[in-house]
Amino acid sequence: MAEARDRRELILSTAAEMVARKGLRATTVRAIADAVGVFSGSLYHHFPSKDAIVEEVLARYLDAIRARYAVVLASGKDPAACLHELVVTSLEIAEEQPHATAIYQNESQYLRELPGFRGIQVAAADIQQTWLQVIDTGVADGSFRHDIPSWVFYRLIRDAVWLSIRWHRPDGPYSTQQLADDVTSLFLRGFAMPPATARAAVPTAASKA
Amino acid sequence: MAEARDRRELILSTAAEMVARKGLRATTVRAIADAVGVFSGSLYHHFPSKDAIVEEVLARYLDAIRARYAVVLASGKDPAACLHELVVTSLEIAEEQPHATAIYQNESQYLRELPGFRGIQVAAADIQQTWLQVIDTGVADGSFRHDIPSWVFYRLIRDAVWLSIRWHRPDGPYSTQQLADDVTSLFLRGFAMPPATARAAVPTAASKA
DNA sequence: GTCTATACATCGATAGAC
DNA sequence: GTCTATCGATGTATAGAC
Repeated sequence: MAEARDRRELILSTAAEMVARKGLRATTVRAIADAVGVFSGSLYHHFPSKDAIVEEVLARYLDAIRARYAVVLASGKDPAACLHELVVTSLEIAEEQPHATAIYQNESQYLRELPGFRGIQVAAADIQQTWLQVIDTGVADGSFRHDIPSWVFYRLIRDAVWLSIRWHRPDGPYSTQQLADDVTSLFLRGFAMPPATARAAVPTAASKA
Repeated sequence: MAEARDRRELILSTAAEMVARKGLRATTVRAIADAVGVFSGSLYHHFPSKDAIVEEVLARYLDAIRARYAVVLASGKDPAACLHELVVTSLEIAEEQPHATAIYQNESQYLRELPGFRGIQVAAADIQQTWLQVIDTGVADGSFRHDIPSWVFYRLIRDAVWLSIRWHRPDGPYSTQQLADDVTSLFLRGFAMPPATARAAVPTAASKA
């Protein structure tokens, strides 16, 4: 029985790795089966379809994000500190689950046509709400700027953070910790409410309406 | 003859639109031919393969970026102004060629296996160099921070700018001009060398080494 | 330059022996 | 729970008539 679970897990992890590397449509059930060490027909004893494998990978992934975001939100820290924690947490998850992260980023078109897309959408909305809640709190208490829409700031920092898996190597000389610090430093300083004093040296570029 | 050119252009634009919307592998030559209004075999009179169609779309796209980036660089403005111009130009191109932009962002895995990938890579390196040159100039003259690696800053602003096509609607109430201004304002203030004075209110998050 | 017809490969998924 | 064998659909690309 433990062996059966392991086989199932092996299929999930193998499929995740291959789909992340080659793309969803480019990864065939035969290739997954070969990599696992079984014949393609055997996969259908564990899963009803190829799509079901991917759905389970993503469902677990999004649930993991939700659970860890909830911990950050419950810490009760101020918005700036919370934002830093969200960045750190996100980069940690991206490092722990690089394949699921890549799939979620790359296959949004395919995912939309999946039968279980509803569930994915619900989890994604929950994750987005966590960011927006933190940002809006900061805007409301005056620590964040209000001249840039909070949802715009969210999308900019979200893409900058999550898409870093396309270029950042966690085991390289530029550590994940360093990346998290730099991202936070850059975005927080850029989004912080200026101390009402000088705003010199930087062109605000407030051109036409 | 003009009709022949038009047919060719129609195939290119139709394919670009469909591939951007549904994905490269999900878009069949039959579907492209149907949308154009011919039979699938007829496409092969104009192009040797499906891949060749996509390659031509991307080659033109990258060349357009290179040409317009060169104009920005030749303006001789200071780094901050150049950076703003690069953001504006990029968002304009994304608005003018949304399909090619989406394809280039989404199908990097598939592109790597294309016979003409070498040419794509060369153009991409050239584009990256333009950004890095501007950023490094600003770091060298003291207007930009030097505690965040310039290549890290490049990747963060690049992803934030180009990936905006996934959520930004140019014909909506939040204009492209506004987005360009906000992106520039956020990133330039975050990356600007602080006036040596106060850096208060914002936690620098400089944790462990 | 377009159409008809089809070759040839490969896909996801199934059925039944073991 | 895995393997053997294969079905039916669908993919890219080609050949030759018009």
